[in-house]
Amino acid sequence: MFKLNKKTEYGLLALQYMSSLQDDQVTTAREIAEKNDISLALVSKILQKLAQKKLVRSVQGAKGGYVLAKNSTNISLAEIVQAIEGPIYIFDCQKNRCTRIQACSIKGQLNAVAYKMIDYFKTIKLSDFSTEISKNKQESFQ
Amino acid sequence: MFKLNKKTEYGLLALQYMSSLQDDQVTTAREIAEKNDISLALVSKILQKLAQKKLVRSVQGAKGGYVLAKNSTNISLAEIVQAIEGPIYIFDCQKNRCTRIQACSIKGQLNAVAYKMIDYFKTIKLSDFSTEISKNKQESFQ
DNA sequence: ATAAACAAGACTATTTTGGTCCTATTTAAT
DNA sequence: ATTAAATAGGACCAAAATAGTCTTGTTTAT
Repeated sequence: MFKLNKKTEYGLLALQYMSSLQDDQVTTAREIAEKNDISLALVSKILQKLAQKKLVRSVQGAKGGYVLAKNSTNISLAEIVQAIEGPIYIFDCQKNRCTRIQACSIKGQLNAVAYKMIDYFKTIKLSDFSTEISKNKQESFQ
Repeated sequence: MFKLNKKTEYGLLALQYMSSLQDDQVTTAREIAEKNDISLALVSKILQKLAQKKLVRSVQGAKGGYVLAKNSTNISLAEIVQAIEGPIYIFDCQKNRCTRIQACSIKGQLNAVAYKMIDYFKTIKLSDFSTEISKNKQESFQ
């Protein structure tokens, strides 16, 4: 269906929430879960992935929690998606061995498209999400 | 996982094959299936969707088949994806009612991203797929 | 009439995604 | 030392989306 998955959506909400806090204030998975109405278990899993990819820093033990590991101007949508969903493939034969006998006639162009998209995603930063609260166009795109 | 699905891939292969033929030469689903190593039943379904959206024209009866309904320079990737996968949603709360109590903090920016992507997809034409046979970079994108 | 094609819906299987649960580890506070 | 609050991570199950098949009907050239 060509969309970001729910986990990425939750990850964005979590990161957005963290970036809204005073600098370097540690928050817990529990708090993020409650404030954003996501199950604790699920958001925990997502935060773990973000921590593995060093987008957030985890503080272990009692009084522990999570903080953004970098400034929100330095966390890109590309990084977030890759941290949560894994490598970005736009089409299948990038990922799996292409079994087509003749040289695949569409691979080249699709690769170019994929590159462009990822480049664009790199330009979108977490900080960009804080600003645009107004434009809530909820419609689909024909 | 944020990728085009296999059906779209097959649809592209089918369209590409049709565009490689002499002008207005009708070809059958069977031929497309064989030449591209896709099951007949599956490629038939896909061709039907493309026909419904008038990207290809179907000729019924014996000696029937399919032809491109427009010049390949006038068929965009956006149209193809939408014909096969349905409306493009980049994130979930576009499609389903957003249940989050507070105004969703990420919707605005994600909508902007979605628009940009669809606009980009509109600029990619079927004819573009015929040219780039060389750049077969098969790697994933970290 | 017949055979070769498309049309379309119902159905099944497979894969991916979403989500839970359990156990272990870390650490501040008492 | 013990406890409680936190993260870490793997195993597991449920649900949804995708891929693929099958069957029946319609169209039309020969």
